[in-house]
Amino acid sequence: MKMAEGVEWALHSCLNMTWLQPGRAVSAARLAAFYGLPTAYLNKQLQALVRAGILRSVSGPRGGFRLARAPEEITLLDVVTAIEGAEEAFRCAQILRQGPGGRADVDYRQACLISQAMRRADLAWRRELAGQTLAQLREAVGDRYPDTPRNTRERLVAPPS
Amino acid sequence: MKMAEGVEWALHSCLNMTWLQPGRAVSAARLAAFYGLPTAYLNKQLQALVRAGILRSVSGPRGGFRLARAPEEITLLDVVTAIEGAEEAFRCAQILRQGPGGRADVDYRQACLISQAMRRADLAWRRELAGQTLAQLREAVGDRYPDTPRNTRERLVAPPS
DNA sequence: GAACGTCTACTCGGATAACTCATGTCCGAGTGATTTTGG
DNA sequence: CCAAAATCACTCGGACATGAGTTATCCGAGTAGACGTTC
Repeated sequence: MKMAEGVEWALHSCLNMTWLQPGRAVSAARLAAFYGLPTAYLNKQLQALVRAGILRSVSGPRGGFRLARAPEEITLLDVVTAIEGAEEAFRCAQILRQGPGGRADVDYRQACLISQAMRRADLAWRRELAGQTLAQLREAVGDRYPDTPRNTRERLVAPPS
Repeated sequence: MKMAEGVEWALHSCLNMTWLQPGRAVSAARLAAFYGLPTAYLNKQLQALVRAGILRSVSGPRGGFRLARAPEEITLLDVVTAIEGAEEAFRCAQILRQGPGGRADVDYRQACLISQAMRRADLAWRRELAGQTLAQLREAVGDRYPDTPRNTRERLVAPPS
């Protein structure tokens, strides 16, 4: 049960975009150069964020990606779900149906107590992620690392070399 | 981020074993026949549970697997960890180290606020799973489905054929 | 000088390989019960 | 009849194929800006 590596990239990239002036787009190439990531593959992850409605893409010169809505309205769960998919980690295969007394007309994803327990854990995980917004993260980072916002903005607008 | 299918098998198998008289061993073949699972592969999962100290294996005729300790002392987290491994789903690759101002002497798994948030969610998930023991599950199932304990015991001891 | 048409360069977007890890299977080592044989 | 030893069948245990999903890459479609040309 390992999470895709693209989740980390997506989270950091989205957080970095919160420091840009609204409406300003950043190309996938610059976002990738920020952490030395493979450009094409990061682009793929950003496309997933576009499909999820978190980012908005702009074609042509001066184009790129920008946040589709305010950082206050984007939770960590939104980003994780966009990359990993909405289905929960534990998928009940309803093996009780094959056991003694198993019935075909029963939904064991609801009836099975093991399935219920696993879903409770999954909900706790989701609740924790849904309670954190990009805006809260941006503020926390700004407090602890005051130089980060400016450095990030400069490097995203005009990368070195 | 999908969980291994063996987790479901392991959970149900361990729960079924709680209804056997203590010290009684069940072969992997009978546990597999219970839900129509592939015997060899279930055996592989049970071996992982043995390595984790949850089960104890007995060789030879009348051998098999049995719980290594009381159901009150086995949590769902124990079983899940035994199959999936102890490392958390989100593994911080410390990409901040490659960014501007990144330092090699900083552990970004601790310093990165994104990493912290993901770890909080992971801990919430683990806490939920650690709060459920096999004994609690066994009691809940016995209350809701009174026939299950007897049916399970009979079928594990003498499967139809 | 201004407006229009063309052209270019830059961007995303999806289709296409390579590789890792989970899935699935097999046969050998070990062991305890059973049977057989001798006293 | 009893005991001891050899046999045997059953079990786990790890080593070996297979397949799906993630990782990684590439090139084409589309677009906005820039340039040159013309009125």
